[in-house]
Amino acid sequence: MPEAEVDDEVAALLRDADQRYTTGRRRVVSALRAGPGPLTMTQILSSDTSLSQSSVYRNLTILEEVGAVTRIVTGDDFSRYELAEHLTEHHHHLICTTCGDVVDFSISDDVESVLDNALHAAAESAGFSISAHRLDLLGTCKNCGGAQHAAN
Amino acid sequence: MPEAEVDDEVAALLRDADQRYTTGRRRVVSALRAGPGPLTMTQILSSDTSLSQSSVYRNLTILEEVGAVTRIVTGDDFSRYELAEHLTEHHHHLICTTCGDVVDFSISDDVESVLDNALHAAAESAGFSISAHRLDLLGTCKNCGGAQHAAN
DNA sequence: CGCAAATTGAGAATCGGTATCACTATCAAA
DNA sequence: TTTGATAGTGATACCGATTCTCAATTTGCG
Repeated sequence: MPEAEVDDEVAALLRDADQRYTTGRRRVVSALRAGPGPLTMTQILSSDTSLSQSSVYRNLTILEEVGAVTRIVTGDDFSRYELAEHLTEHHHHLICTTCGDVVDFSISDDVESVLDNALHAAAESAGFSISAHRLDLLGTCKNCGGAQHAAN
Repeated sequence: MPEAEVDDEVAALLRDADQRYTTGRRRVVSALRAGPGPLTMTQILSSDTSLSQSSVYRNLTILEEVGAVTRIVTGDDFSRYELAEHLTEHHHHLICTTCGDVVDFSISDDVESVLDNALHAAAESAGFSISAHRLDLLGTCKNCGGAQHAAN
């Protein structure tokens, strides 16, 4: 989705919640858009030094409440944030258990739909009402243990 | 897997790491076995009041290093712990975004294997070496929002 | 302009989780 | 069994990511 369109979407979401789309919030959204995957607080702050920590935390919380941002918790010590799925595309995460880094990936629509059916059936029988699914791969990324992967 | 067998397995894992299978550790394993899904520290402590917090944290860490326990981070404020997959069965998690509770579920082997293939392919092309996958459903559990699910 | 409400940012407070350390339990050799 | 080396325990101090506080600043609107 082109940047202008994302901006409009986010602006609309904020407006609906009586929130302003301030410069600080624009910068956060822009940082998230630029990343190859969800970003940590540290990554966001160092990608744009004009941002202050407490405001970024606060704004991420608001952006999440409004539905523009999703918070990801992977298991290492930091939360990560990415633009909500309707502002990007459906995707999943490769999580490196060595360095903690997370990058996006996706699988074919066919598999995705087979999976979706199975998940809905499972949820149904547990009386559970699904709002989303989350599929992560845990392992070692190219940088951390990729040496043995000769052909690349 | 019957309790005795789990016990033997855990004992072996600990032994291989030059660790003892003490009473405290047995109690933790037993608590995890009893739960309907991964348990929080609070749940473990209140399921067996003879346990002390710091020891349970320490023992969970050791049991995890040894490969007997898996730590789950869902997004609310607490970690959860469950027996490692080879001591139970391959399963996934229904995570209630309202109360934070987590229960196990599983999908058919067919779907599981379609998924596995897709995941391996995706990982391959990213130079990523998979050690596990994690599939969670986010939504509302029976207790929290299940009222509208009449037929149950 | 000038007010009222929203936002900001620096620092304090919070709170899971981890490290410390003196004490206790366990195992193996004699 | 006793002994001593080593591992485990538990109360408590500590740490660090995130949240809260509040005075100062910015924004929307007449």
